[in-house]
Amino acid sequence: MSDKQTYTVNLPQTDFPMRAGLPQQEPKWIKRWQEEGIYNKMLAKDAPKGTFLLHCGPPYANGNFHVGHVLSCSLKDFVVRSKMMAGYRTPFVPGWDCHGLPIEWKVEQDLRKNSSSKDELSISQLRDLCRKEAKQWVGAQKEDWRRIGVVADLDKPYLTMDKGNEAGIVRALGAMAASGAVYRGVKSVNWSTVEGTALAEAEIEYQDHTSMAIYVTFPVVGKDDEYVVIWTTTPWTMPANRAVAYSDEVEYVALTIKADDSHPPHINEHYAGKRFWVASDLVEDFASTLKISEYETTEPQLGTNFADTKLNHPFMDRIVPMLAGDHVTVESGTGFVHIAPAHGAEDFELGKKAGLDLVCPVAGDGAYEEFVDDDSFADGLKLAGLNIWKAQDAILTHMREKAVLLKSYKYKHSYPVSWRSKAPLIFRTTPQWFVELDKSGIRQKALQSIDDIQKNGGWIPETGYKRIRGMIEGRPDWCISRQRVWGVPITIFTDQKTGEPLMDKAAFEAIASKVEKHGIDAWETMSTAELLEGYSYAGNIADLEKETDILDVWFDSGTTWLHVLGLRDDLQYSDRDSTTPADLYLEGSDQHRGWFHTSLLTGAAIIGHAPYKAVLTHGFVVDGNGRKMSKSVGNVIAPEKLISQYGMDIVRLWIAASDYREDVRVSNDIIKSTTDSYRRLRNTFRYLIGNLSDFDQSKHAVAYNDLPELEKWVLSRLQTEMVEAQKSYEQYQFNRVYQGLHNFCATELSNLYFDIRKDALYCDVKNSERRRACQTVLFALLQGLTTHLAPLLPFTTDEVWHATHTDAESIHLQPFFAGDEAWHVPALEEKWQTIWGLRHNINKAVEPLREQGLVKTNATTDITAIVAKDVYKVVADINMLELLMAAEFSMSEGDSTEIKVAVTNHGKCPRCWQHMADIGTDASQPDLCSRCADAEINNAEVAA
RNA sequence: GGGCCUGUAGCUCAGCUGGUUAGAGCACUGUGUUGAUAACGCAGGGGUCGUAAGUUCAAGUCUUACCAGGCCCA
Repeated sequence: MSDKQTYTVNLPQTDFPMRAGLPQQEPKWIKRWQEEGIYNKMLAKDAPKGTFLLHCGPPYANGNFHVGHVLSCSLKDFVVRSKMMAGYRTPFVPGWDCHGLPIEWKVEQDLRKNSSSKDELSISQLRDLCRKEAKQWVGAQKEDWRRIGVVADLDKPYLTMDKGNEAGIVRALGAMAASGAVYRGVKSVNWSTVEGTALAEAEIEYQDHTSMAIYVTFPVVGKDDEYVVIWTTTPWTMPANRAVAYSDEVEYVALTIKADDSHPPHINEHYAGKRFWVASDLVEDFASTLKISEYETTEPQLGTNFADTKLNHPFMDRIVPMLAGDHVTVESGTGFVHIAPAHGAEDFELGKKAGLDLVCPVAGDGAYEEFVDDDSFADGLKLAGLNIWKAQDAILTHMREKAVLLKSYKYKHSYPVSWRSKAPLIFRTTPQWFVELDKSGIRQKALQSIDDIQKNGGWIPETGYKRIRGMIEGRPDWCISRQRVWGVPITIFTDQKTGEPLMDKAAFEAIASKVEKHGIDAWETMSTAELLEGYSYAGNIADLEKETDILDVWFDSGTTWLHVLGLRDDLQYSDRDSTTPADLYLEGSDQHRGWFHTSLLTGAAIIGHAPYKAVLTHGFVVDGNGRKMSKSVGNVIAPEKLISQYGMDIVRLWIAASDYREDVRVSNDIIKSTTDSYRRLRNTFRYLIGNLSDFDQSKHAVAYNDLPELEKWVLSRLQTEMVEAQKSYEQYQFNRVYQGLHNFCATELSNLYFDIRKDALYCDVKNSERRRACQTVLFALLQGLTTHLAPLLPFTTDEVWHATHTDAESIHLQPFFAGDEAWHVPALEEKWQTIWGLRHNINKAVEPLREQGLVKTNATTDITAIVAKDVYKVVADINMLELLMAAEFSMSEGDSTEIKVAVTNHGKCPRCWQHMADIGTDASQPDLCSRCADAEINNAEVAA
């Protein structure tokens, strides 16, 4: 049997487990917070600094949670919790984006699987299915949010498909319309023939695609056997050709092909002896692609010479002009560009300027319109009703037969596809509703707002400023039309007599009040008169026709500042500056093009500036090698796996430790090392809790002035770290909070203070001043560390808090522990730097004896030091023996530092394990050193 | 292809307006403890700052090019 039990040492006592068991324990805390109503309690608290409103962007209600969501969500929680603890009221309402193509598409896919079709359903039936689909995902994602431990109004999130929000979206549209910015125009838009709708830029992806590239000859009007050659990768656009563009700055040559055996037969047969115009710089490329070697060229001439040239369409009954085009280059092709205004943005602009026919010969489903055949030669080429992709072969064959096709070949390039169906997109000019940006002043106001935010340092990180500014500067008008079902209708009536759209704000209000009651279906189910009830239309109401397009979903989310922040009663606070709806938007940096962007446009249009004061962005989660995660590469890390394996606090600590402004790496190794760091923090807490088991702050605390200098040093360091941590929270630099506090725990507390004070804590008389002084500091450390880590580690810190504050409110309702400004003494910290430096040098001097096996620790060493003057000055009054935990220590002043170490002759006190000179001083305790003898007697008296 | 951004020890991060031998923590190695024990102490090894040029008395810190990666756009 050992001697341990026979001494009255004060060993740490705690049930706080070393191993956290986070995956099992965390759900219990979540439940507890829910039951306690932490979120509402938080809102009810005094908020000396007023309200801080982080407006949560709505994730799309479709698909599973991924690590990116966890990153975003955790960062938001860091902000909310740290702002709350800093003294703000922090309402935080999450929301979901519910309308839109992805959900509608999913529903259609499901219908198809059940071999039914959307055509069999009414609009409202289809919407009901969409609603159900969205609701299901909202439910699932809500639970994911909860598991992360966010403090948020998860019981009442906002959904863009709630009637109130739908009405709010209608009102937002009304406000935009009233400002004159909404117009109906014809424009070339990215169109999906599969989904039958125009797509937003955000809905487009690029993929490798193999097209047919063709060289087509256009006969020059009035010249025999002279042709202009174009190159295109979209043969199906040939029927829409209305012009050929050249560049004023490019030089062209006419190339005459000679018959030659080395040439492909069709060249010799159909094209030899004819003259073909191509750009000088592209002649070689042209010849080699056509596999012709024998040809001659004329002197080059500038494109300007083609100004008045007219061409015959290669196979349609149509004469087309040649036009100068700025976008014509000699990078590829022939230096001439085939212009189909119906199928290209630049073509459209050029065609519009030249007064060409802009009508689109392709219907929404990708079939050629009836009128296409009007212009056809009817040489057997019938296109009407044919799908453009399927018609390509027929067009190629036709051109080959007419000898206007020099060459066709497969061409692989990057091509836009729909993000949902992955089907290739086409450009199509069609009537759409737009938000006009320039005459309306929206762009200018948005740019002004961007600059104003920049002046206040509101773009975090600062690079966001350049990024969004460039985007707003360069973007075209906003196409808000979608030819779909699942979304808020564009509630605009057009008077059939006058052709005038009804843009009166009061009309929108009348409609919105119906939508508020009945939802968006009201637009279809109610009559015009019913919808406009309460509004008096100046014209004849019978002439009004309903728009059938719906709004781009980005309009829904881009106006949440209005229909969420503006309309929810529980988000109205008188202590906020009401001119700007939100203090902060926080999302991934991709949202510069998305939510930040559209919110800015609607804000500029409706209130004249951005709806946020600051925008915080984070990078993307990539794998351990910095590569993006993708299913095909197989490097995707599922959050639920991390959470169930390591626990959410580990995941949160990983995020806290990362510099989220850049891409954030994650891998098993990274999470494992996070676990190690977590352990250091957890054991620091465990040490604190264990050694405070007999400490009652109200009874035992020692006044600051009575504390030993070592304790004062720790308090100063703590104060410094707390101030730093709060500063870092203010700047949203969570990794600095983590680094600072973790470092503090590891180096100054664990390595130094805890190790040194173990002796006093365990072996001093229980109620001795030195021991109570230490506990006073430990208690301050506990308060400081838990509160300052609470935003990052809500589960662990609450566990600690409950282990030590049985009757107090949750830590999540506490302010940051303030400590005392007077604790912060820079001179003291500087002084102790020197002391610790000397200690380190002495330890190094002990090392050779340890290597020789003469001593194991400092406990068996007698140390004699000659200390250099400047250092001696500082350490003269310090009890170095205590700090070194050695047997004997003496020092004297010298010119340079010199340390001598000897093995001590003192015996070992079996109670405190120190080697002491005064063992047996107390005759009643012959084995013990005098301190321990005293402690044994005193502790026994107290116990009795 | 264009715009914005990133690249410091095995990992996560510091390195202010360019200025002595580039700093932490974790991990690692050696070692000690067994009264923080699947914890803790002590000591130590390890980067020339993505690569290459350039500006400068002086560059991780400025310029250019290239390489790798990310976001956005075409």
